[in-house]
Amino acid sequence: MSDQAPANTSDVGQKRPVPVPEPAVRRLSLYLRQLEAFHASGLLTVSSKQLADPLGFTDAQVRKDLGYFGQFGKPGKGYSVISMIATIRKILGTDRIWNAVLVGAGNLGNALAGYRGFARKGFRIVAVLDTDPDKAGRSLGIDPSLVVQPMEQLPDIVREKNARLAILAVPAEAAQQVAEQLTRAGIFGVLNFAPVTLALPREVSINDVDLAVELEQLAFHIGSTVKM
Amino acid sequence: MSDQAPANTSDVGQKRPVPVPEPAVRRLSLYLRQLEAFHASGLLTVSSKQLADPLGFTDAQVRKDLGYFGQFGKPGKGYSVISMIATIRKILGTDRIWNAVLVGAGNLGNALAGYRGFARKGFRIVAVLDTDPDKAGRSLGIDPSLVVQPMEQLPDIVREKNARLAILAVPAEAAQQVAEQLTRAGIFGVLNFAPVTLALPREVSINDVDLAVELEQLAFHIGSTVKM
DNA sequence: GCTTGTGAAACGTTTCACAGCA
DNA sequence: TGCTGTGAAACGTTTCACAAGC
Repeated sequence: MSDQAPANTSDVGQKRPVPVPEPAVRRLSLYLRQLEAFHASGLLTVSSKQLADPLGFTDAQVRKDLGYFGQFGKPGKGYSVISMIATIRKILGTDRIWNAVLVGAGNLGNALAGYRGFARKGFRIVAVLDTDPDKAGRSLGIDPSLVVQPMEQLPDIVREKNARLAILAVPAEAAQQVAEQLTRAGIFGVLNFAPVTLALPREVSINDVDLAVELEQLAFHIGSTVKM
Repeated sequence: MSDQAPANTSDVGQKRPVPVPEPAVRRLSLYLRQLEAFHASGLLTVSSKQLADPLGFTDAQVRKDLGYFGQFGKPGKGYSVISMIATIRKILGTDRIWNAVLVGAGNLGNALAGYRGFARKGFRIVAVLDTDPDKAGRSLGIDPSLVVQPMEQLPDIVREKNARLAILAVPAEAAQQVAEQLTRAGIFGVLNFAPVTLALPREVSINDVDLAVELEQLAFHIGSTVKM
């Protein structure tokens, strides 16, 4: 911040690490998903076009995106499905298990605790907590080993289970307060389902999923497409 | 498509309706959410800065975004909270009730059927269906008036209830097939929770929510922020 | 011949900065 | 004085197009 040198010339002569566009990182997840489907169906090699088409992207986009991270393809051939999967997992950091705590044992929290899609991608929900002490002790639908715990346990759980991620499924009113507890407990990424914008230190990544907003966006696009 | 005239000169002399950026439409939903919170706390008027700050945007961004849809503020004063709420609802099309069908009565489907955030924004889930005929007849958690129905009922339900939206919470393998049924039944917007990219006619709007992808994105951002 | 990797051009979005109005 | 509305500049992202490699 107190740096005198112009940011873009400070590494002249170095590898020129072009900043990766955020949308490219998001698409990486989709490339991975598609590659896993290709792998399941026995395909060994794909071209950028084969990867792009089912996702609704262009081949150039795929090549550009991959280009931000290295050179993985063979001209005339394409990309190896298995090694591309391994590479993207490494880039995303999902070549290992991530432990997450879930806060909010309501309607949505219960569903998320049992969502198999998380486990399939290497995310493990290691504890479920709730701000309501009365809910403590209840066991959850799918995994009977998970029992709702009171918030006081949070710091211990995060430390013992080495959790870096949290899933926040509490009512809007409680979200900011709980998010701060998570931050103090050592959580570095929050997947937030509460319809509020969280204010947390910059080192904590936040990903908001507001289900009502998603429907609202559909309403807008239908409204200006179809006459009613 | 067979139009001869250049698209950008076809309305010379008209109002110059500058195309609205997609990100601006998305932010509109967040402005609305924030304005509703301001309204609940009794605030009557806000400046673009007051609206921007809690959302992490800039005041200029707010003014630009609103500018795409008209002129709503008073210089020196700001924007009227109530009339801004009404205006944005009208723009998004949520100044009326939207009926939606939900397909998939599993873990996630059950939670979504009972999610109160939808109703609060004027979205009503009028039916729950499942591809598994054995599930038909079961009643759902929260609202006992909702009973799982077999897929054969879909066309009748959509017509009778005037549903334009669908929430898709079926396994990946079934998603494309079900999405096509929805399209044939007259659905124009799909909120898709299945981890696949749907291929549907252009007139159908699709909004994808892949929960595992959201965690993956957090993993990436933590990986390149915090050393492990 | 087919496909990658990548500069350069085109396009889209955000930020700046200020005239004009209450 | 305080704030909006908006062109113009800056910035970021996608598309184009083609040389190089298998």
